[in-house]
Amino acid sequence: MDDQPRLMHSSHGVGMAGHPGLAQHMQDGTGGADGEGRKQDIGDILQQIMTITDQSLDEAQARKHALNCHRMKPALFNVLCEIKEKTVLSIRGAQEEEPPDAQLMRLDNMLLAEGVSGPEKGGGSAAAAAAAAAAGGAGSDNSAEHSDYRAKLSQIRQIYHTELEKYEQVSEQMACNEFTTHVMNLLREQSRTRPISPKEIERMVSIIHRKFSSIQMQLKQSTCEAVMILRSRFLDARRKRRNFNKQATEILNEYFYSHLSNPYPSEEAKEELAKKCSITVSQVSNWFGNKRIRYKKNIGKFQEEANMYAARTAASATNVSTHGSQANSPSTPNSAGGYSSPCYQSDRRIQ
DNA sequence: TCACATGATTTAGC
DNA sequence: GCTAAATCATGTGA
Repeated sequence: MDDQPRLMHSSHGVGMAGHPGLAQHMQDGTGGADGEGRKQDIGDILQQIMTITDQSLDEAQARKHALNCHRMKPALFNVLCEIKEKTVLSIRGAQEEEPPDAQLMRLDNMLLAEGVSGPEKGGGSAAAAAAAAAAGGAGSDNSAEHSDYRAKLSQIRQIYHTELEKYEQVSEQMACNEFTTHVMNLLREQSRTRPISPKEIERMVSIIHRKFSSIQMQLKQSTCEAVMILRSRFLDARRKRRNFNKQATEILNEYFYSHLSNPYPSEEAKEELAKKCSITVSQVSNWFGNKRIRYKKNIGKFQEEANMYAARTAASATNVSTHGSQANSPSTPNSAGGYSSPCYQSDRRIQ
């Protein structure tokens, strides 16, 4: 390390058009015939600089050392500083401080909300519950899908953390730091022959870090995409119509045919039916809505079904009376009389 | 593949 | 907000 001005400094000694630093240096000399000799020197230096990349490493090293010791070095350095001062100004604005990366923040927030990054604590479960709520469905028949969603989310989470760990190992311990150090050393070395400001080195380091962090960004982006796909599939699956199980249909039919004169379950009855059938209250409402309209449209078609439930309910009632107990709702046969001639009246409701 | 069954959604009336 | 009625979309069995 010598005491030469390694890093770029401002040269304000502008005296002549063109390269005042060099001119100054030339003026400092004896001038006259000696000027020709200096021109020759400058030509030599420039030629050496231009051809330095064509030489072997050892040769180039030796040449660099020779250039550093050359008597024209300070003057040349000043010229380079001035040229750089002029050119860098025009690009400085474009490369100055960039705003914080909003996209990375968005990705981080999303991964956190979906329970992929951050503490596990059933984040996926919460997301699945939210998805279920959005789909408007609930009930134990959906729990299989729910756990499937959680399992797949957990898989994504695991892959994400494995990849992130790999990335951190590579970027923190090996490639990134090593590469950054290498570039910094290179720039410091080069700053002996060309003007490089500390800010430029800093900027170069930040460019390297940005490049490495773009890998992390890609990982986060693809993880987000995977979560989105999983979520949309989960929601789509829930939107699909699923027939109620046989037991649920029987419970609903029993209630319907035993209250045929007034097949309008109260809110409490709906809740009870929903509980028994493991479906939602709104599904119970839908079912009764559909059943009423379809029954009314085609009573004949439902006659057999009505008779069957009537017989079943009657048998159940007989059984209960034999044992000295009372039949309990909703299996109680309707008081409007006989299932063989059901009297459906759409506007009469029992609450 | 088709017809029918059935759960969900939409619209309009109250 | 509840319901009837129409309609849509999907499941199911022959």
